[in-house]
Amino acid sequence: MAGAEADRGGSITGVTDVGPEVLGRGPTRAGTRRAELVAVATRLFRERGYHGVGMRAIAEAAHIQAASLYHHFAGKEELLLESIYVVDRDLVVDQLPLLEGSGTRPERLQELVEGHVRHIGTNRDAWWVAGRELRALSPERFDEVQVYRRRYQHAIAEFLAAGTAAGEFDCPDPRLSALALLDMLNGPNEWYEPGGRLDIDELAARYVDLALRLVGCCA
Amino acid sequence: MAGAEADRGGSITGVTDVGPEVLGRGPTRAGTRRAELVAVATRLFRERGYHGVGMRAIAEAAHIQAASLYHHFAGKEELLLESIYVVDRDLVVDQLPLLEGSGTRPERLQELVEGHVRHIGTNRDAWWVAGRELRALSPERFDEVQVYRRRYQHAIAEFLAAGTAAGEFDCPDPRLSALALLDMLNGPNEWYEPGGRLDIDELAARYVDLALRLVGCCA
DNA sequence: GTCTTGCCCTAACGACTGTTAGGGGGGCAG
DNA sequence: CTGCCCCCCTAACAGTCGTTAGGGCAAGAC
Repeated sequence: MAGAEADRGGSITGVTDVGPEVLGRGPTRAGTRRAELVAVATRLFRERGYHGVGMRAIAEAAHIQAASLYHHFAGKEELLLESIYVVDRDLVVDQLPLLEGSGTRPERLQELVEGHVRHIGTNRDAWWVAGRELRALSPERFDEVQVYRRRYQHAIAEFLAAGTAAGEFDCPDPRLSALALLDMLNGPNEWYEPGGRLDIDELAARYVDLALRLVGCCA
Repeated sequence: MAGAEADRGGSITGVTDVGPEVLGRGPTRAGTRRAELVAVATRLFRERGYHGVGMRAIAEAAHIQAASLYHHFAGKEELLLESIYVVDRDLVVDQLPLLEGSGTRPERLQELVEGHVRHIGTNRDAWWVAGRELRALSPERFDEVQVYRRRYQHAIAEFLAAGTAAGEFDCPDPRLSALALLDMLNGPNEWYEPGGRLDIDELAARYVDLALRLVGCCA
């Protein structure tokens, strides 16, 4: 907090670790600063949990004061919602259409699994927060996000059911298979770290294999 | 497992009211009250998260004052550790030996999966807390628990590797298969609720099937 | 009787919580 | 120059956090 004094004298507008490329120059496009702050908050939420991080901690990580956050967000919960939303929206918007695409069902499932695993790999903080801090949202916000989640899950269940009827899969209980598949796919969210034994593409490839086994596709 | 709960005279899991009827009576066996308080805390941790629950809230749910908790526990973290410990200890103590038992490897895996799923079903609060609030522990406590977790995971990985070498399984990457299997098995922890579409025994049976598929056992 | 043990109480500590009120300064448009 | 907008500031609000100090009441041991 001695840093607050120092900042005042010199570089109010200038030097932060946050988005250096954007901040140095003149007025940025509206929403940029907001996105930077969300990224900072997301990282902290991941490290310490929503209730474990205070507004002052978020502000400090962004090199501003806590009160300044309220010029960008209505409150703490808005930061959380913004952290979570990207993940669930991307799943429904980018991933789900893959199931309706061309190719055999195993091929389409392969694309879904690859995209899913890669999305986890490139949005680790947000995924972690989305997976564990949902309950911290108010009931209305909670339901709002839950709608996306259920849609994704149900679409996969129906996809597996259709594939089973067509003889491409073997899922006696498609709803349960969808749950098990999703739980498996979301697993790397807990333990994957870049620079580990497998890079994200290898991981995605192996998960495609595991997923196909799970749904009874012996191709 | 259910037997272990029954002979404790109280409600280890779930049942809410640890109430006046216990207070009025004579002295209970040492450690009993402690276990009751842990159960209350575990349930609240599950509902609102570790940082989302205060000592006063735990105390209120147990119909005592916050300060009274400190006659049973050194601090809040001790309550969390106690909530988590049961799960990880049971896994290593009760589940792991199943892999060394008699029978073919697929049979042994079946026993492990059944036991795992059923343990989740009968200790839902503790599992939820153990899965999500680990990071709230101090580093030393965290490592202490993590040792159990890694031992379980590594034992399964080696079991899958041995089974693959013996031609009973087909796991080209046993370590990854173990992770994926565990993530799938832990999934019900997030969504299983008693009284749902499947009871716990049906769920365990279906997960045995899914697990065998995952490890490439076509038996 | 006294002493101990187990369980609980009231009251308070300092630190921290999310949030608000109100002010200021820099960059750009006119 | 003035006026506007964006971003940030200091200071403070009321409330909650985990924790501690110190005392009381009932039951069993001696």
